[in-house]
Amino acid sequence: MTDTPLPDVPDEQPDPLRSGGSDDRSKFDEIVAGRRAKVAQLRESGIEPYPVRFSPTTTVAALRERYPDLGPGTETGEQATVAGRIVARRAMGRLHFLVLREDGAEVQLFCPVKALDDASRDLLDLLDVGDWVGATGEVLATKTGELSVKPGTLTLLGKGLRPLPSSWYGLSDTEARFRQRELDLTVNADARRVFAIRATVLKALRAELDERDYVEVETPMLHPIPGGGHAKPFVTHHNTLDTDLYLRIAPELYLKRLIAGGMRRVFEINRSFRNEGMSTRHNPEFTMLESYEAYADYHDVMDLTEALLQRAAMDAVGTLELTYQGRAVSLAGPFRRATMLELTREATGRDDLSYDLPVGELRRLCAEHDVHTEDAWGPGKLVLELYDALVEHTLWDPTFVIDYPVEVSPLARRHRSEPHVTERFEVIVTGREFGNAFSELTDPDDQRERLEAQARAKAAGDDEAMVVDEPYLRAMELGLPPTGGLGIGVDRLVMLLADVANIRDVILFPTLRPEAVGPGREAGSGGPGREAGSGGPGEGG
RNA sequence: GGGCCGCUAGCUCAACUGGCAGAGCAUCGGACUUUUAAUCCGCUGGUUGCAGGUUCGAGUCCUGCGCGGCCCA
Repeated sequence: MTDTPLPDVPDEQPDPLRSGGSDDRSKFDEIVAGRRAKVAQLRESGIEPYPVRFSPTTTVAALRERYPDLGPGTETGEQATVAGRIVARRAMGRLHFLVLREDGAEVQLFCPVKALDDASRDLLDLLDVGDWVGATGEVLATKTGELSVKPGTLTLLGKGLRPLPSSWYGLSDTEARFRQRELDLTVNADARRVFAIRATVLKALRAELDERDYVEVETPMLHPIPGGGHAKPFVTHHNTLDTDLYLRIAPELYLKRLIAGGMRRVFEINRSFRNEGMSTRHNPEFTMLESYEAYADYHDVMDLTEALLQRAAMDAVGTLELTYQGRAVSLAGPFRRATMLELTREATGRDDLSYDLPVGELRRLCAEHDVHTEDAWGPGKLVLELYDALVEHTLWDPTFVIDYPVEVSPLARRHRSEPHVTERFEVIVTGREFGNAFSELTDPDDQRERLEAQARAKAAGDDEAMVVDEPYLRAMELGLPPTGGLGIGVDRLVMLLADVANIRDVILFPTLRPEAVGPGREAGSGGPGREAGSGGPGEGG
């Protein structure tokens, strides 16, 4: 019964997941084969390695909360059923200690073999680090004061076939952490910290907007016409409609159509996509919050932005006094407000800098600062480029940079008193753009002209420029109230609050080049014929 | 796209000027009834990212490629 001999381990075929040679096994293959053999043995003993359901009476975290302070040697006399993954195992003869981890919390199983029922005893011999188990027994503290469950029954909840990375050293290989986030989450405590902050940030943003009577909406991610931002889209194809669609670069135009439709305050938090370079600050898919509010202007939106950033910080990390990459940054308001022109004047030392300067002179100024220019660019674009190159990265503490040139802001309303600029702002923190917002353009004829200018720019080679979106213009012609709109990059906000430098650390599964998987050798130049089989049409029978 | 750096056992890392590819942990076997990275004894485990080249000899030098990181555009 309990000791079925271990004889013929069913000879395993080489692990199909690895490029195993036929004869010699790597250590990894050996471990997996051993685990598979255990699966077979478990089944022989009538233990299902992948059962359908389990009913813990508590989470590990809740158990720890309930017994924060059991003195050494305390026996509570109370029963609990817990579940989790085995992350460590220490066996002292007939006494085993298993460490169970569930959702970041850990509890020890204090496991004298003689306390277990027969089936559990069989199971204990076949358990490995990495397996999921449930345990039912008394809650106690060991002699050393470690909170433990002393199981009478162990239940296998899911047998692991692959070895876990060392729990002591963790998993530090960055590529493995991104590609196999499940491993990162299993062994690296910091990974959960970051994603817990992310979840709290999302919740806080929603709560703050909800309290302000914003309605959460979902607009299309498949767009017939890409718009709402200056970016290159991903293109995809719908088979039934036989038409190309674009993954959205921003939800903006649809959200404004909702304002035209009479929804007073709306917001959306979801993914947008930009088919551009990747970096520590850019992932091709990223999460954006956009909100629109009727009757509001960009001053109102600045207030909202400040409130949202502060709420996210308070809820997620409990303070407005942050440290980012070793440097203090305070979200305590009010944030500085300065025009783009003023800031660029400061940076260039040119008090006479204005949009009225001759283009040639602005171009010379750009050249002085090694700022690339193109012939088609007007004064607004040239000043923006100067600002981008000289100012933005220097704004460490939160700053509202306001009043962007008309020519680079096709969706923003013209400034109520300054002819060259729009009522637009970006909020910059730690030298990076966190948000972009404006008093929305509501005049349909002005909007049509601006989009036509964009379309001309696109025809002239700016492939990030927008195109004329007739359904959007039709909605504007229905009539829009004054509207304040906002977009906030949620990933960057999480980076700030979690104090991480790489956007891939705040996205569970960041975009990476696809893994080359497959058996056999590389298809390098030296290996002719090896890889030809899959594609060669002439090879049949 | 460019520059720099990295890729060695399942994990974390060594390997001098080119000279037998190693350690710790994990795995596997054994001892052990209050451990905490348990301890002790023993055994395993390698296409050094891939393909070429130079050399008597390459983890190390050269070329190309792949993947990743950092910086820059």
